[in-house]
Amino acid sequence: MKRSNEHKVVLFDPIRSINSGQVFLWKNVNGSWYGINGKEVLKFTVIKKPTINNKKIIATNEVEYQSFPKNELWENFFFRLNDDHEEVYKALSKDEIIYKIYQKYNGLRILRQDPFQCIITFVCASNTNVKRIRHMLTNISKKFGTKIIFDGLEFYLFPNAKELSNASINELTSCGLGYRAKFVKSVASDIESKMLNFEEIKRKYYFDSRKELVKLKGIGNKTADCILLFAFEKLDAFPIDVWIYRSLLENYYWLFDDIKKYLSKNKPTNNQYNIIGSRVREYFGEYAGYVQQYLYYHVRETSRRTW
DNA sequence: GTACAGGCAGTAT
DNA sequence: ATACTGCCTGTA
Repeated sequence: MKRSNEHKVVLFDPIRSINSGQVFLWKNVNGSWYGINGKEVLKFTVIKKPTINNKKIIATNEVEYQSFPKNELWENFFFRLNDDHEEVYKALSKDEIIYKIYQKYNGLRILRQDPFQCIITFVCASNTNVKRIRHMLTNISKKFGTKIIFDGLEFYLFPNAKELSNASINELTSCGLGYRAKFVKSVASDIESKMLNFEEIKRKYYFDSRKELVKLKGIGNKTADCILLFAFEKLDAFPIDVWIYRSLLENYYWLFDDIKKYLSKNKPTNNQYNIIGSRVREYFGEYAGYVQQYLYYHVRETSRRTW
């Protein structure tokens, strides 16, 4: 689909990005946003919103960034400001459906998260809701993380693999993890014992990396895709939760015409998950992960939310 | 009370 | 390969 240059608005909206279901340990205090990312507390303050007129940026937004410990230009890394956003734009302009969604939520970015925290986050995220995920992660930080003071406020950093692998199942259960407690412990131990090598996961291609991840207890296809997209540089990872699944069948039914009669109504089987994933990757290309995030945000925004 | 939520693993077919 | 079930716990 061709688009004239005047529509090429590359916006960046940090608030929308952190509230799009990728991270769960951010909060607004006195007008600034604070978030736990591994062993850092990240902070940003929106000084001035961007000025947009007729879909053109007149003046870009002004955001102030700080962190504890001090990490210069963390925003470039965390918000992926140096991704090839021209190419991302191309993926998000593939057809009218996604282009409309892109325009509506322009500025939403994929976040580059601390790998260990990201893994634990999405192991905890199975079969539950945002509110409870936040509850579980907050409890884990408080119980096993280091307390620090930043801006006169109390924060608990996220524990690393070593700190968390020492936790007992009972302690984890008391964080509200339920049946996920044993998964978190096992995953933390596997990472601590280097059974899962982060550098290797980053280096390998999407499908090979995912094979490694799903070997761990508590990580299936969907969870692995979230981890790969948000922490391991796999921008072609395309997590398919029940929402995305239903949305794809509804809006992109023509991509699955030949197999439609075999597809389950609400939840894909592993095999269906893989087929659908490879087709959307084929269709949207190497930045399919960005498409997923926009699509996901859109379905959540347009459905009744309880968070 | 009961259904269900941003899945996974284990078992049976 | 698919179908079905149980799982913790909070919320509607």
